[in-house]
Amino acid sequence: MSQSLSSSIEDYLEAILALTESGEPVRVTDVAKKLGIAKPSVTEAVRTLRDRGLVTQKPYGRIFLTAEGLMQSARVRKRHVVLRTFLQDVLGVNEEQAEIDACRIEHVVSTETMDKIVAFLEQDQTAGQQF
Amino acid sequence: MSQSLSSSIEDYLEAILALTESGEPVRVTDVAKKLGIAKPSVTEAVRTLRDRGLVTQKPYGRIFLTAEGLMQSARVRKRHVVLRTFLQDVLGVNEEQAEIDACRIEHVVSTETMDKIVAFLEQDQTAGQQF
DNA sequence: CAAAAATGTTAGTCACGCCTAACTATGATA
DNA sequence: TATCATAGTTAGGCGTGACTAACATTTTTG
Repeated sequence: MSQSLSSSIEDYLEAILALTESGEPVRVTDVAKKLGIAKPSVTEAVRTLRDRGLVTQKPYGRIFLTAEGLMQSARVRKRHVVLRTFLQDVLGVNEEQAEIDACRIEHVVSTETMDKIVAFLEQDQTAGQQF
Repeated sequence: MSQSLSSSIEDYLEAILALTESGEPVRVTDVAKKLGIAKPSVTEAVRTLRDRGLVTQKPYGRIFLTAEGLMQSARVRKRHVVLRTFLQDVLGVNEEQAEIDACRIEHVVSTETMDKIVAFLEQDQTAGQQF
């Protein structure tokens, strides 16, 4: 179950999570704006997410994360945050570029490497946060 | 000029560089074997590489890197090696996984972050090599 | 509450990157 | 040198993920 997600599907999930947390209902248009893509692309992606049980959406309705979708999107975001923190605080990459690189690396890096990065951050005082 | 290369094109370049260095003439079949894909996919990719001036190949002939292709493939491989070294020696990721992750990250990471990684390695005694 | 604006979907297209099947060319060898 | 194995290409197909144009549905508002 829960076969691995493509990069773009992970991006949709992450965007939907962020929008969900703003408290507002999540619309196709919002997702499209956030990701900088056209609305029909979102409609299509939402169908995929629905098929995988990650979101619910009635025709013309709002988008909601399922329990599974919430888990997955949180997982993706954790990777993102860990990577960005590592790039910024350990390597000294500037904020903007760290954000961009984290966005890309999060989709391809292994769980093992992520764990090692977390371990590195935990025993490193330059990084304030704990994971 | 030299617009950015897709992940798969970078993989082909890297494979062709490695085969070139073995001294043997580089054939479509060799590239296909090395990358674990079908021959027609290589034929097609080689056409793209030709169109971009990165390799030369006469019909049914061997594949040669141009000067530009040599530069580009060396650039890609340097990223790969730096990343693998970093993952292994700094983060302690095991050899096999470091190789896999380096393969993937090399295609998406920014020049700035690469530079920071090189800088990190240079002032770190656990990593023996210099870049 | 009817018209207009905003939102969402469908239909059709395209580029990429892979595949298999079938064909063509090359080169080794009997 | 004729044959046969090997190598390379062409043709056609498929999935992903984007796009635009056109249409359908809500929602807002005059």
